[in-house]
Order: sequence, then C-alpha cells, then structure tokens
Amino acid sequence: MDYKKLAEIVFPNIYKDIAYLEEKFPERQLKEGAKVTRFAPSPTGYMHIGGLYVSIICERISKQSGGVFYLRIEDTDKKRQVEGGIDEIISALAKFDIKFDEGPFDDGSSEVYKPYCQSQRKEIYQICAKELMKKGLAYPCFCTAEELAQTRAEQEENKLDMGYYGRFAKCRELSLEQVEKLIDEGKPFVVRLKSQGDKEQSAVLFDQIKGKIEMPQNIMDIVILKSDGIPTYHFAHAVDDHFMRTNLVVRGDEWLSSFPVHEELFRSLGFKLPKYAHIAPIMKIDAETGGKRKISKRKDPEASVTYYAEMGYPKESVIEYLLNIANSAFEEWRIKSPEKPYDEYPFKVKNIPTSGALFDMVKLDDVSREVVSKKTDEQCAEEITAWAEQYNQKLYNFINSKPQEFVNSIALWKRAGKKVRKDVAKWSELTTMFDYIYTDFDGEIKYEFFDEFDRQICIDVLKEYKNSYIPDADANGWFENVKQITDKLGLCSNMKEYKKNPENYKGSVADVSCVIRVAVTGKKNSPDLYTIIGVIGSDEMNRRIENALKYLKDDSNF
RNA sequence: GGCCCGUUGGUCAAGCGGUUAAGACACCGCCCUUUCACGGCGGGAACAUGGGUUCGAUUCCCGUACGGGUCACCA
Repeated sequence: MDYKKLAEIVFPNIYKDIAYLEEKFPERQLKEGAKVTRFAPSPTGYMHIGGLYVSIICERISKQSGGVFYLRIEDTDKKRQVEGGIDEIISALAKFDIKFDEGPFDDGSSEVYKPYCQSQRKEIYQICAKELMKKGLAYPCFCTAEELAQTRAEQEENKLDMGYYGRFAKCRELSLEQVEKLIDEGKPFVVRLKSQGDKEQSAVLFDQIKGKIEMPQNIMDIVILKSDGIPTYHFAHAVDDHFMRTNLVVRGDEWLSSFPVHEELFRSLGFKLPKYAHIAPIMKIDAETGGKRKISKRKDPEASVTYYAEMGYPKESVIEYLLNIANSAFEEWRIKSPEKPYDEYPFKVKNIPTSGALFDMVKLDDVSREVVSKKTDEQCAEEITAWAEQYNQKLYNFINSKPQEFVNSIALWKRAGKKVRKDVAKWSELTTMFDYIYTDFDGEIKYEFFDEFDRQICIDVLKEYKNSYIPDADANGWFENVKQITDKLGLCSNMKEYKKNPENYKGSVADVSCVIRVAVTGKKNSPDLYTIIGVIGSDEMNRRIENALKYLKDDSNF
C-alpha cells in the first residue's frame, strides 16, 4: 500500500507538514522546572466548581514554577456549544482572581501559540493526521452509524471487547482504489488511528499524583478526525498540548483510562509525552441514596461557581477552601501565616489527594469566617454593597437610603474593642443574622425575653434608659449609665455580688442590658450593643425603644 | 463484564515498618464574659476485611468486600 498516495487522496489540500508546525510553534524558553499548564474547558457557558478547582491548581503550579498558564477552548463539539459560553467562563474565573497568561483574548499577549480555540485549528490537526497517514498509522473509515451499531451488538452478545479493532476494523483493509472510489462518490468518512498496540504490553504512566500506573496498551483504532474534519478530544489533546508546549497536563481523573490512547497518539506522532496529574473529583453525599457521588451540574446548585457569588462568599474564601482540599497542609500554613496572601503558600502537586473529597459546606463557612474576619470594615462595607447591588436589591436600596456615615459603618459589628467576631461567612447571611442592622426593622417584631421577665421592670428600664441616654458617651460611659439605671431600680449592678446571692435581687445588670438589647434588636443575643447603637444612630434607637415600650404596655401581647 | 483507581474518627486529612495514630472542622464540657461571638483549656471519636512477608504491620504483597472512573464521529 502506498501510504503517501493514500494521504494525498484523503488530504489533497494539505501541503504543510509537521516540521513546519514544529518551527511555527517552537519550544518555550523557560527556566528549568517551569511548568506549562492549561485549563481546557468546553464552552458550555457553565463554570463548574470542579473546573475552578483544577484551574486554581494549574494556576498555582505554573506561577510558582515560573511557567505559563493558559486557557484553551475545546469547542470541537458543536452540539455542546452555547452562545457566549467562552466569555462566561472567562468572567467566572476572573471573579475568583484566576488569571491566564495566554488564551483566546484580544490583548495581543498570546501571539505565538494561537489560536487557542480548537475550532480555529483545523488545519493543524489535518496536517498531523495526514502525516500519520503517510506513515501508515491512520486511515479513512467509511463505516456508517448502523454498521458500527451492528458490530457493537455482536461484540456485546459475545462478550467481546467493545470497539473498532482487529477483525472489526473493516476499513483497515480498504485498497487505494476503494478509498478513491468512495471519496469520489462523496461518501462521508472519519480518519482513524491504525493502532500498533499490543494488549499484552503495558502503557506506563508516571502520574504526578497517583504514581506509577500500568495499563494494557491501546489496541483500538479510535477516531482522530470526525467526518467534519474536526478532531476528537484525544487527537486534539496530543496535537495541542504538544504544539502549545504544555509540559504538565492537569485534568480530571476520568481521563486516566484513556491514557493508553494518548500514549500511543503521542508516540505515533513522534511527540514527547507530557507529564500528567490526574485530579480526583469533588464529591458530595447524595440526599436520596446516602452515597458519595460527583457534584452534579443538574442536581446540585452548588456545582456552579455562580452559586458562591450569589451566596456572597468572598472570592478568597472559595479559593482557600479549594486549596485546602488540594493540599491539606494549606490549613496549617494558614494558621501559621494568617496575614499572608494565599498565593504565597508553597503548593505541592504530590500532595493532592488521590481520591475524591466530599465538599464540606460547613468547612467552607469556617474558612470563610476566617477570611471575613480579616477584612477591614471598609473592605466589608464595599463588598457588601457590591454584592447587594447584584444579588439583593432590597438590601441595596436599604443601604442607599441611608446616610454615607451609615454605609461606612455597616460592618462595625465585627469589632467591639480589640476582639474580632467570626460569625459571618457570606453576605447573604447578613439580613437574617443581623436584621436589626440590615433591614428597616419594621413590621411584626418578635421580641424575645420580654415574656420571660418582669414586665414592669422592662418598662421601667426602658423609660429610665431613654431619659438618661447620653448621645456622645463612650463605651464605658454608656455602660456606666446602664449600671446606674440598674442600681436605681434596685437591681444588682455588680455581677460578682449578684452571682453570690442572686436571691437577694430581682435581677442584675445583665438583665437590664438584655432588656435594652431586646428593645433595640428584638433578640437576646447580639454583638456589642453600644456598637450597634453607633451604627443605627440614636434617633433610630429611640424610635425602637418607643416601639418596644408600646409593645410592653399592650396587654394583648402577653 | 473487561481494564484502572481508591478505602485512617461524622467530614477534610497527617503518616510512608516500631508513634500514647498529628492537626483542622463539627459536636460536648469548663473558663473568660452585661448577651452573643472571640479567645483559652479539656473530652468523646478512626487505620474496611481475610491471608501472607517480617522480630514487628496503618504502612509492603495477594485475595475479598465496598465505593469511584472508563469502555462514542462527548469532552
């Protein structure tokens, strides 16, 4: 068989060869050990949390090693494409501060290895396929879907290995004349790899995470170019990662079992195999079955990264949590270096877990509380406002209806004195957790405590408090005043004394504080009351005291 | 079914032939405290299973069970 002639019949319009490509896309001049990684999604317009996970890993590895991290769009399947899908992915990643060195952008930063969309690299794949054919390592296949289904049925019935191989690979034996004739007739065809693999031999992968993995070599004549001339994932992977000079392929471990195919493809093309790191997926417990399963786009809202933005998690929280899963040592590093940005953490590929971790929302919240607690009040105010603008119009309107002074202090509750609160993980919690700060606090207010304590004392406390309130007192002055009220009403202002002999009193300064707190916030528990009053302002405070008084005097409430 | 991968407390996980089997989250208790939160101290809780190898296995090998992945002109 004259393979050169075959190649000419199949690819009459391809004149360039691999040597040309090697020259056009030269090896990268990087320092020793620099890693070239990539994130290569399909443009489905949906950014999965697992994609973010892989991205942050790639990004860390490349940045840390002085390498390159690029974005490649795998748009070889027209059926899966979504309008604007590429922008969606880029902007979703940008929200989490993931930045690419190269990709399908218009900023001119990526001239050498472009284009970065596979749909625009058709000629490159064809050059490579033609080269393979010239070497007798690929051939056109004219089998129809029906024929393929038939062999599949036969294989299934006889419990044979599924696929196009051995005696099932009918088009392997087509003569030059037959091929020429079929092409002349305009019959559609795909191009298949003519596998040289031997099932008895091993394809050996030294995975950067999982270690040495040995599998039987590939024997399938897999499709490399579909009938529209566009490559399959496998072929595109080999060609692109070679010519974009990727030296570390980081991808989901669902690809592990196709490694033998990739290994043969690289070998057949004469390309050096890159290193691989196969990442275990992020899992969750299925509510119905109770079993572990991959986080699913269809069933789980938290599968989409937009979920975290909607909930108002700061971007660093999600990243740090993901880093935490990827390298559990991150957590200890974080405790030792509380002030450092996460990108100073020395990330290690080897320490990425080999099996899928359950996504733990409780842990995410904990990480996030830590992140939030380290933000300044100004940063919080800014982020809360930005979040509200996009996801909570009601809160946004509320904030905007208030004076600037209020806006600046809406996160003041975080600090009372030197202590920092760590109770907020995400901005969406604010309106429920601190409704007395983040809403108009109107309508049916459910006062706690009032029905557990002496009603008359409550009324007296609030009256006294209102009359004796000093607008510009400091925290100490304010509390001194509360103590005075306590004494005046015959309750105990000294907690030590009170704890020794509680039966001697009708209540303590703690109770008095509680009455005021409930009047102002509706709740028995709250952050430092003095600080809250500082945020809402004394006019608002007085309004609320009046309301509470009205409530207390109304017998129908008790 | 074939071929791969995995299995340490409720969760995430250190460990890499000899340890009282770290740590974090969650939970519980105590202390601090005008409430809450923070902080401090303490507690319960784990090597899937059966065989080997070895003076000694969580760690190495084999089997079993249970999870997961993959077997397309989808990625």
